[in-house]
Amino acid sequence: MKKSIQSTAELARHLGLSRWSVSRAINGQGGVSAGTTAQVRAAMEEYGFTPSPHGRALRGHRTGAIGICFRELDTPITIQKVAHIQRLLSRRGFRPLFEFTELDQRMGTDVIRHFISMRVEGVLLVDTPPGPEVNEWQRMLKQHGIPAASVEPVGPITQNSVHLDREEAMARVTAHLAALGHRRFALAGISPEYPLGRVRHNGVMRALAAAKISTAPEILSLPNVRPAGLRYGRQLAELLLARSRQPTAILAINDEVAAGVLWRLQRAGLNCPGDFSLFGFDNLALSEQTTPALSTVDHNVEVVAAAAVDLLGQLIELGPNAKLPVVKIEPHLIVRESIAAPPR
Amino acid sequence: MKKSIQSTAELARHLGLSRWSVSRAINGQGGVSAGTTAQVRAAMEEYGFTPSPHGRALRGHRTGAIGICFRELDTPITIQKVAHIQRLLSRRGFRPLFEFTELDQRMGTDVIRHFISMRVEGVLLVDTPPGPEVNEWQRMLKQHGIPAASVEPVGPITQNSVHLDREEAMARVTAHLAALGHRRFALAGISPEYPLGRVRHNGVMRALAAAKISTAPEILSLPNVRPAGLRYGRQLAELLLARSRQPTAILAINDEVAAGVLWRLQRAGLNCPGDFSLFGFDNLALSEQTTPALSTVDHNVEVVAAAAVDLLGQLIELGPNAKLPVVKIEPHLIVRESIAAPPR
DNA sequence: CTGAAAGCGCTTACAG
DNA sequence: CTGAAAGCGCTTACAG
Repeated sequence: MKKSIQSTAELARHLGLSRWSVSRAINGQGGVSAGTTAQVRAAMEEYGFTPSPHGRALRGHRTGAIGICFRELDTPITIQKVAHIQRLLSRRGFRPLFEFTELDQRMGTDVIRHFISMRVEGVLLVDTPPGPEVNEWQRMLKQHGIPAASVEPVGPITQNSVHLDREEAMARVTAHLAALGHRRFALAGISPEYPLGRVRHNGVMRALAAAKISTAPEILSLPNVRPAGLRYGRQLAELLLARSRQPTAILAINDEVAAGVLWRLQRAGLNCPGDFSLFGFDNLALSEQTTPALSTVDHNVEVVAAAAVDLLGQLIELGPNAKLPVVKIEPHLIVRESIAAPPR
Repeated sequence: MKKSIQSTAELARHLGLSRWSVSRAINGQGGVSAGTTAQVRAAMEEYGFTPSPHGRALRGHRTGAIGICFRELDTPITIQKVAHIQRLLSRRGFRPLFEFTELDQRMGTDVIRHFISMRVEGVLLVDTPPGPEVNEWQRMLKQHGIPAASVEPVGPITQNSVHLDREEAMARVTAHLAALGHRRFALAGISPEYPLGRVRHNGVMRALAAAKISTAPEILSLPNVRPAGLRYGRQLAELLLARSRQPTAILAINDEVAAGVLWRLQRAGLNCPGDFSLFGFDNLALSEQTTPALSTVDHNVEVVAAAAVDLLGQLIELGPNAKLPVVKIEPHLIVRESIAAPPR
């Protein structure tokens, strides 16, 4: 079995070089002959040797680590973000250091401290919470010279941030349906009381105004129930069935709720899209698998992730005091079978 | 603004102590007065100071890091595992270092190298791949004195491993239905051709033999299609509808496939559980939200995660050469509305 | 281009 | 109980 190599010193001894030449070859900073560099690189590959991140970090060299802080890993979209960010960072030679705060403010502060002590080169706050703790985190990071970017912040963040343009998404959905002739809209679970709901509601109102539709959309929601899941959709559909006059276009907070609405209304004998048109949100696998297939809004997660990694890259170059404008990502409408002109 | 403290030396200066006393107080190894220890602890809390992991690691002290290697983050179950493992490890004072291999063998080897260079104290291989690369990973880790445990390995692993007892789960499901009088079974997407499918198939066969049922279960599957999703379930249901004689009990590979089967058969006018009984697997949120609510098998993820963290803890104490027996976790049957006696 | 020193933050010996 | 040295693996100055 091949002897394993554990340090630059061992590698140098093995190659008959000085430790310093080896270090220079690894870091490619010049001051060493091309032949030596090639020899060192080859040996690293052969023995699977990577210089100790601890040694490098201590000496003040860049650690190559990026702290990624998530609130929760509870939606497929967040998970897709993780996957893309991981891939994009490693392509740039960074190592992601994932941590989860589980909505706990104190855990969040611990996570930031850990990032600082690990000397990460930058931090990505994904699904950044809306509360004031974020300001404290940013202050801590800035004090240590570590740049941070927000991805999909829930609260209002005015710089160094990337998010899907939800307002635009809803405006487009609404405009699409208005152009088909729809005049009576219902919002299933999209309530202006939640921060992200407000943004989406604004988009609907903007498009209705532009289409000169004065009938306000009907807002369906249940107090004190988390607006998620098939069952929630079914419950909202029941609210709708109790109405004397039905809306012809239903915009759901997400695909699962949309599927629940669909299921319940179909059971009541209504036809989609004959009697009503339906839009989901998120473009989950589920949306493609209902009958009729759901129209929905894709998050463009790949683009969001790329923009976030890009933004952080710029901040790392510019330093922790840089302030870059908010990046809004274009939503992508997916029109499937659940959409048609309203019934006459 | 309070001055921030960055090293044990600064902390010592600030408290008028020697750096060494501070280090001893932090590590609680004795050789320092209780008063000094308390004073140091209080100051750490006040300034939010944590000693540099890089410094500790370099000096040979334990790093407190545990490498967690995942294949993919594609199922809710895997994600629940991540969450529980993270919580349990931090409760023990460890820091999880998450990495994803994305089914790529070379990426996997890189991940293991990274763990080694980070001097993790142990490694958890979650959803361990079935291929030979795992042996290589284990060899690399052992060579560096790092213990590793497998969680839910897909291939056969005979030691230091924790997994749900899938065979037992299917045996219980089958026995439950047999006791209700069912004699004709169908397996939706559970095929003995896949490693985990074989294990589950064995469980069914064992229970059928015990119930003296000689009619072999009908295996529904589609070649070259990944057995997942509502649509797959609907397609399997169509195979079933084409049969002249229908089974009365359907066991699905997971809840999504079960929901697809349910949807399609209901559409064809069949009644669940009047005409057929249906079992899912995974206990996803979805299973509770169909009508009728699906019976299913819960993974006991919390217990799996606890057993895994426990096993790794033991291995860390015993050293990397220890061999502990495989831990099988009891499945938990969730019986809901989709189960009844077969039609007469 | 190459060699040797200094020092990052820490802990583990070893003296007192 | 406390002090001071040595050294983990590395890179960045500084000499040659």
